[in-house]
Amino acid sequence: MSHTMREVAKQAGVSPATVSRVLNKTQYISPETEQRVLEVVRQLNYYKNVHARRLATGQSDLFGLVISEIANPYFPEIIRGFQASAWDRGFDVLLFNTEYQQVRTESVIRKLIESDVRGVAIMTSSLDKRATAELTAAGVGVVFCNLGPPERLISNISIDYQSGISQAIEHVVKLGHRRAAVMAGPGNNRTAITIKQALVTGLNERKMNPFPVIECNYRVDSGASAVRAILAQPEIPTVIFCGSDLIAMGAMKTLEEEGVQVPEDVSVVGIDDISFAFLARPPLTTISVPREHLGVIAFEALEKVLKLKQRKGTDYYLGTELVVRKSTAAVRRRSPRIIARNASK
Amino acid sequence: MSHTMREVAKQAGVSPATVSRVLNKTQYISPETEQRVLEVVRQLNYYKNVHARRLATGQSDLFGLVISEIANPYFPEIIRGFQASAWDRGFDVLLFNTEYQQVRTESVIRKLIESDVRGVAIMTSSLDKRATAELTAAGVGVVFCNLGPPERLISNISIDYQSGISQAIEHVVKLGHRRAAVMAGPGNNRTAITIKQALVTGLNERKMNPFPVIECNYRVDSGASAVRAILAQPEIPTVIFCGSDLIAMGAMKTLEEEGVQVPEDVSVVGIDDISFAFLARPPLTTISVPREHLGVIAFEALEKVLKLKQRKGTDYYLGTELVVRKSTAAVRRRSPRIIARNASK
DNA sequence: CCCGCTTCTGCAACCGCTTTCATGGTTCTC
DNA sequence: GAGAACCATGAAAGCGGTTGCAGAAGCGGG
Repeated sequence: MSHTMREVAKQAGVSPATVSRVLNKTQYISPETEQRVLEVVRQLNYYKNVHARRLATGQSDLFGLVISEIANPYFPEIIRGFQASAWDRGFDVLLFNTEYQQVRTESVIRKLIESDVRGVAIMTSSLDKRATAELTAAGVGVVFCNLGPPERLISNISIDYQSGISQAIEHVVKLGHRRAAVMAGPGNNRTAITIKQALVTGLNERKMNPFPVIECNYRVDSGASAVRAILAQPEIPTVIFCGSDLIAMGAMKTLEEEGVQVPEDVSVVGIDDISFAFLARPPLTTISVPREHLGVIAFEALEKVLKLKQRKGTDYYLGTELVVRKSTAAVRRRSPRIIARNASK
Repeated sequence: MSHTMREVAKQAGVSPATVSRVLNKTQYISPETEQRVLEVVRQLNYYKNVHARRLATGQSDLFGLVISEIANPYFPEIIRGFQASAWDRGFDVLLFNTEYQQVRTESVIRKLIESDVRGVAIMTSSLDKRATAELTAAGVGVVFCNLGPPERLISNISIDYQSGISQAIEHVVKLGHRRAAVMAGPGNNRTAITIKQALVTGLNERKMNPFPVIECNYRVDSGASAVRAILAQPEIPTVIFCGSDLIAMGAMKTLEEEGVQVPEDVSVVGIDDISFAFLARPPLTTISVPREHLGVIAFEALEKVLKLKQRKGTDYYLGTELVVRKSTAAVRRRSPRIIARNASK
C-alpha cells in the first residue's frame, strides 16, 4: 500500500541507510543528496513506519496514561496537561481507563508493557502498588498520585489537600458555622479516603466534630440518599463538606428539591474545582486541585525518572487552594429544620 | 530488559515458531508442548512485543480517534463508546486532539498514518475533507460526523438535529413563546453551523423568525456578552435556543447575574444533553445527542468499511430527542424588560 | 607523488515476531 | 506392506527500519 524506505532509496539512487539518516538527521549528509531524498519522499508521499522504527531502535516514543473513567470530569484536564507536554516533546500517549474494574487493570498493565511505553502515569486509585512492580520490572517508569514514597523508577505526586481544606474550614468558621457534615467519596477509593481523613481531622482540630460522615460514590445521583440521611438528623448541619465537586453538585440539587436553600440554609463546599463548579448555581465554593498542572508534572516526572534509571524517583508536592464562590454564606441564627417546625405549628 | 520469544523457545526446547503458534493459537499444537511453552512464558514473565508483531503481520491493532479538545464535555462519552467497542474486540485506540488548530491537524494525520492505524474516527469539525484523502490513500478507513456522503473507505454518521429541534420548537410553542433568540456556536465550526441552520429554519417555519441570532464560541464565558447583547434589544425574547449546553449554561449564569430569571422570565433550551445539563439549576431542557452511541457506531462503521475495502461506506443516522427539564416554562404575559420599566417609573 | 585524514555513503547485520514451506514420524487405506 | 494422508514442529525468509563498520573520494602536507 504505502511505500517503504527502500523504494525511496532506489528512486533517489541512494541506500536505505542514507534515507534513514536524512529523515532522522542523525548524520551529516551532503545537501544535494539530502535534497534529492527529500524530493523523492515528497513525490512518493512516503510515510515512515513507526513500528519498524520502534523495533529497530528498541525504543518507543510512547507514554501511557491510566485514568479511572473518561466521563469523570476530574480527568480531562489531567489528560490535557499530560498530552500537551508529551506532544511538545514528540511523544505520543496511550490512554487507558480502568472503569474502576480490577480485571481491566491487569490487561491495561499488560498492554502497556507490550506496547513498550517508556513511562506510565497512573492517575487512578484503582491500581495498587503491587501492579506497578510489573511495570518497573519491565523497565517502565512510573509516576502516580498519592500512593507512597518514591522508589527505583517510581515517582510520586502528593496532592496536599490539607492546605486547601484548612483554608476552607477557616472560611466557614469565620462565617459562624459550627455544625458540619461530610459527604466523602467511596470508601474503596484511596484518594477519597485521604480527603475524608483530611476533612475529618481538620474539622476535629477546630472542635467541629463532623456528623454525619457519609460515604457515597462518584455518580451524580449518589448524593441524593446521603443528603436525605443528613436532613433526617434531629439537628441538621449548617455546612456540608463534599469529597468532590460532583458530589457537591448532586447534593445541592437534592437540597433544593428538599426545599433547603444553598447557601442561606446550608453552605456547601466541594473539592476539585472542575470547570462546572463555576457554572453551578449557586457557583460552588470549592478547593481547587491544579489538575492540568498535575498532568504536566506527571509527564516531567516521568522524563526525569527515566534519566536516572538507577536511583529512586522524586516526591512532588502540589498545593490546593480554596476558591470562594457563592455556595457558602454566613450561618443563620436558626436552622431551617427549626424554622420548618415553627412554621408547621 | 524483557525476554524475547527466542529465549522462551530455547527454555521450552521448541522453536520460536511454536511459541508464536501457542501464544496466538494460530495452529494446533500438542497439549504437552503447549503446556510446556505456557509454563516457561509464566516463569520468565514474558511479554510479547507488539511492535515486532505489527511489523511482521503488516497490520496494527490500532484505531485512531480524533477530537477537538478533551476538556469539552461533548467528547468524553464519545470516547467512552468508541474505546469500549474497540477494547471489546481487542483493539487499542490512539486519541488525538486538534485543539482547534490547523497546524496540529497535519501532524495528527501524519502520526495516524505512521502508526498504521486501521481506521480513524474523526469527531471534530476542524478537520476538513481534504485531509481525509491522505488517510484513505494510505488505506486507512475513515468515519466522520456530518461531513458529507460516503465514499470508498469513508463512512459518515449524520446526526439528525432536525428531529430534536422540531420537538423543542413544538414544546416552546405550546408554552406560548413567540419571540426567540439563537445563540449559536462558532461560525467556523461545521457542526455549529448545521445546528444554527436547523434552528433558524425550524423557527422560521413556525413564523418565529429568531432575533437576534448570535454566534459565540464554546468557552463557558463566551455566552456572557451574547446574553448582554440580547438583553440590550428593545424587545427581548422569551426563549433562547443555544447551540450547545455549555453555551446554555453560560447564558443562564449571565441571565441570573443580570437579574433575569430562568425560566420565569426567559426560557432556555440547550443542545447535547451533557451530563451536567441535569445538574444545572434549573436543570436544563435540552436536545439529547446520543454521544456514547455515536462512539459505538463510529467504531462499528469503521470495522464494516474496512471489510468492504472496495466499495464505498455507509451513511448512518442518529436521531436526537428533546429532554424537558426545568429551564423552559410557559411564557408570561409581559416581558421582564417591560416589568423593569414599569417598576422604575 | 604518496600518505593519511576527512567527508560522505553503502553494506549488511540486526530488532522480535510471523508464516510459508519442508520434514520426519504416524496412522490409514487398499 | 507400501503409498497416501495427516500431524506436530522446525528452518528460514521476511516485515521496514537503524546503525556499526568499512570503503571510496577528495584534499592537504611533506
